Amino acid sequence: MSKTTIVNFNDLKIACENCSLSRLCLPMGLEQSDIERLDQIVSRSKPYHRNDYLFREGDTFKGIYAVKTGSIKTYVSREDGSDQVLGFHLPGEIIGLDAIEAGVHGCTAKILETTAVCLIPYEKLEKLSVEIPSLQHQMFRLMSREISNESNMLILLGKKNADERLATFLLSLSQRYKQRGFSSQEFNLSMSRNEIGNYLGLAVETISRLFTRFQDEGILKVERKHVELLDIEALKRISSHCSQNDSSSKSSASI
Amino acid sequence: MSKTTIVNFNDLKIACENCSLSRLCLPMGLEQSDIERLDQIVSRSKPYHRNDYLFREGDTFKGIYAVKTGSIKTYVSREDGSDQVLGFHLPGEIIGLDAIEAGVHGCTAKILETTAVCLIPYEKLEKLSVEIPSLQHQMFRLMSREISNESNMLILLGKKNADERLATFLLSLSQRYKQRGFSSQEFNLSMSRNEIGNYLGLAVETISRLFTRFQDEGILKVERKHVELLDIEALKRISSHCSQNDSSSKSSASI
DNA sequence: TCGATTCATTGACATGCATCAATAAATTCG
DNA sequence: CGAATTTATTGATGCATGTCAATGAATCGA
Repeated sequence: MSKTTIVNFNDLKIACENCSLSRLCLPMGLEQSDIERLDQIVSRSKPYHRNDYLFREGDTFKGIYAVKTGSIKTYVSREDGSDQVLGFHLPGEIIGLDAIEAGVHGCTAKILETTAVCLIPYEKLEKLSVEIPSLQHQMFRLMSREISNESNMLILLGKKNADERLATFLLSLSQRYKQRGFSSQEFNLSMSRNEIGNYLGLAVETISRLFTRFQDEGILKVERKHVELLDIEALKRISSHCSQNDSSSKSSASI
Repeated sequence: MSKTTIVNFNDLKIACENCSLSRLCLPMGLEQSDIERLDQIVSRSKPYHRNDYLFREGDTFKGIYAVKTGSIKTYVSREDGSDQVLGFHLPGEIIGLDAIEAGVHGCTAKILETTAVCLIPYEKLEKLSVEIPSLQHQMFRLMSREISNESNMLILLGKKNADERLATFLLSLSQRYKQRGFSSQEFNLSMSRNEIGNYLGLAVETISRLFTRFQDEGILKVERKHVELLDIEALKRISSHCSQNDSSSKSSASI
């Protein structure tokens, strides 16, 4: 039943100082000796599997999680039973920072594909941050980044049309995979069309149609979960709604 | 020309420990002695006036600001020249936390009405946070709250219709005014219809029509900038799109 | 104080995307 | 393996909200 193998069990044991993600993750910018101290409060999880919950809305907040491998979606449930996807989280990304104030999680974190995480218990982290100023500094930076990222989502949801939203989303994934040493041109979507649509404030059908159209236009190739971005420049143009003209054709507005 | 009077000049000089906003603001939960230390790094501004900039996108980040009186909007400019309003900030609220990581402001803060702020220089604040664990704690809480508030905006922009958006917005103002000791039923909007629409991802005309309709339905009274909420329960029902029926009438959908 | 500008309101009309529906393809599970 | 379920695709249609336009009200600036 267990999918644990010797290989990924070894992965899980890696200390922060040896972790390939340390450059993106909480230890970013810390000195070796400080990383070692941080490492001692971190606990590494056994793998979670698709549809497991890392935590659920209302759960007591124990600490923040760093994604090690795999991917996770966070979402909030609404009174009427519908959900709003808040984000998709890749290796090196931290989740749970929103729960510090309330002491309980305000969203649910659900596993999209087999995933390992590190738990950094919050009380210990806070104590350590007093002792290690550069850790406090790093926490402030991390939280600040999360806050400043918000404006991109507000622009996306407040101003962008469907084409721009999907293009922006794909470019974000592409760029994040690149940072993590994966291909920026080709990757697998660990989330469904439904989840993408939910996240982007669009209907599933719209996502589906857009994938089809982008493919017809030669911007990408999509086969189920697998996406290949054929024309990243075009996607960039679309995402910031510069006139999406390729050198060749006038935009649809001119007809 | 200057609107400064003896009264508000005195207001400006108030130390954190005597400030009526300390309960909402950065000093929240700090001990007297710690507040005094915080107080020593805070600098109080002279009043800013409508359309002044507190800071602009790209400005070097000096520190975070606490609104003391008045109100401020923050927004980002897009490549095509349009703006996205990120928020409206009332007394006791902190702005600038998003700039910690980048070291430059990623948004512009523009004064909506005569406003005084406190500047908390960031380097000093960070140093002090190492010395005063409860200040560090408070900073983490503050940033966490900002992060968790994001989900409300994502729900609003991702899932809510125009009625729900405006109702949610008015209730948010109402509740924030209440916390600050003002009436929750009656207040002045310091922002234009345009700015409300921009913030909520709606056209000005839609905002205007909604105000008219809400007024016709007896939910509120609006006269230019002045708003009186006559039926807060109805607004709550609308904002979470429970069937918006008052006991009396069927919703418009039933005709 | 008056003209210019900005802001708000209202109506007519257009459209982007949601919704509904049908089907197909993939995945799950007994 | 085959039935049941979930997920994805595609088409037809409708509606909420945007856009355009006209007017009036308020505010600003000289």
